[in-house]
Amino acid sequence: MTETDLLKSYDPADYERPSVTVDLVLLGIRNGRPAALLLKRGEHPFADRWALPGGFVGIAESLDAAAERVLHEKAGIADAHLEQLYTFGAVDRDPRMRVITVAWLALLNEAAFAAALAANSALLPAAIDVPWAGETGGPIAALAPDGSALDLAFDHADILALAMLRLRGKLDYSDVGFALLPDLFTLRQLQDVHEAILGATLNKPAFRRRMLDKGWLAATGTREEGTSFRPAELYRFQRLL
Amino acid sequence: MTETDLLKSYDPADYERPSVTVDLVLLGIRNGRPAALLLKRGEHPFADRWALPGGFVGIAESLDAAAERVLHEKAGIADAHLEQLYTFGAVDRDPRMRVITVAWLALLNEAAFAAALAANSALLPAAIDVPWAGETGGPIAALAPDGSALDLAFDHADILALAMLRLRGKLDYSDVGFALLPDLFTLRQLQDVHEAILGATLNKPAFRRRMLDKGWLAATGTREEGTSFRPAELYRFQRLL
DNA sequence: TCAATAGTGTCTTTCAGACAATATGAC
DNA sequence: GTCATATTGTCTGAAAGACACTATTGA
Repeated sequence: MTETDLLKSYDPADYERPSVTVDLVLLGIRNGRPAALLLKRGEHPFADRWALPGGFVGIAESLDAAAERVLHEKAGIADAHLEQLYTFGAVDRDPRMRVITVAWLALLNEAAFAAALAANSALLPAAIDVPWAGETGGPIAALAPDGSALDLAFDHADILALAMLRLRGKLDYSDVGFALLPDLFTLRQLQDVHEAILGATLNKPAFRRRMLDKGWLAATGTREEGTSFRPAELYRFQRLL
Repeated sequence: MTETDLLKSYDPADYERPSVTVDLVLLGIRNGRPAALLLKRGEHPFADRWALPGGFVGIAESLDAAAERVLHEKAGIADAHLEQLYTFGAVDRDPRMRVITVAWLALLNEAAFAAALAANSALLPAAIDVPWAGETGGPIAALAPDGSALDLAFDHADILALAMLRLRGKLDYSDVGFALLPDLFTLRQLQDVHEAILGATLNKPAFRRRMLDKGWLAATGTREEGTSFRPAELYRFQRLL
């Protein structure tokens, strides 16, 4: 069979097409732990189960635009660090019909996380318990406010687990950590974010050295306020030239 | 608007659905350089331009299965290291209609690369020129046998560039490098693969130490044959317990 | 024996972890 | 001055780069 024949034999009009959605892991740090925003499903399938916010991709809408739209519609947030995670396409992941979903990681700082909760009261902030150390990978648990584990809809537990794995893996060599912080922050806050994501305590002098050596931090000369002890210097994230 | 209303308003039957394809970066090492297998398009759009082998995802076929099917149909290979890369969904990436493609990286060792070329004479082995150092990222060039740069169809140049970036990034901390080697190999061959992917020469003692310390290598006690000098020991890849 | 590459020893440098000393703002 | 934390200094150990040395095989 020649290549031309092959292409001809794949006339897309002959094919039934899957639906395509985007699902967002809206992640922030809350009480020193990673937390994700979930929505309760009202309908079959998985009625009354918690799920990642998502939506169908429009026929004239790029994947990025769909992710941004969902971010805005479900969380009322105009922009956040958005990063494509993985595409899930098991045939039976949705019992109604064939749905392929492109999963995204959205990183929210504390203010954005709170704003989302305020904008949509249906959102539940679920603490994420990551039982594995390092980058082993494996299942995670999403915890309700009362501490009980939530049984997520669809394959959303897998998506959440992958999000945590990806975030841990990228934290040290990329600048994603700053997406979880406000514009001005102290080195202690930066370290707290890293420790929450990694689920481990870090050595303070080494952390400072490493961060400062990366050239990502611009000292502002101003200091935090409202502490009853020596205030720390405020830094700003600056992308490398 | 409640969540129930939201879900109701997204009845998928109301939506026109995109086509979904998989595209494969069939990558191997050839003449000490990375090389990818391409197919010439026969039809509009991008007629006569070179493209990554791909195909539509069946309505009852998982994404993984579709990638494996394309690997088999286009390259005659039963199995290879297959890894999802990224999903490309720009609205106008295919001028005919809306097509979202899930890009995959398929790593072929020398024998599999040759077998693919033998199985499908339409395949062109294009050398990949990576002009950037380290993990900067950026555009790459696919070179025809005569050394001229190929102007790839669709956004396939972007896919290829992402594949090289991903491979470079994973090479040192994961075991992907072994997918490019035969079952038995010498440390020199392993280093050659790493150097080809990284586009840099590596320090021999340090490389050996690092690789042996990872615990991935099992010495076989046998040695390569046919050299006119001291033959090197053959190793086998063994996954960590 | 020679040629050519395999494989090793060791010095140096770099960088993270550990630990402790010093600095400083609020009170 | 005291408290509590910020910030810095320094020692130590692990690992990479550099370079040269020794080992081994075929011819």
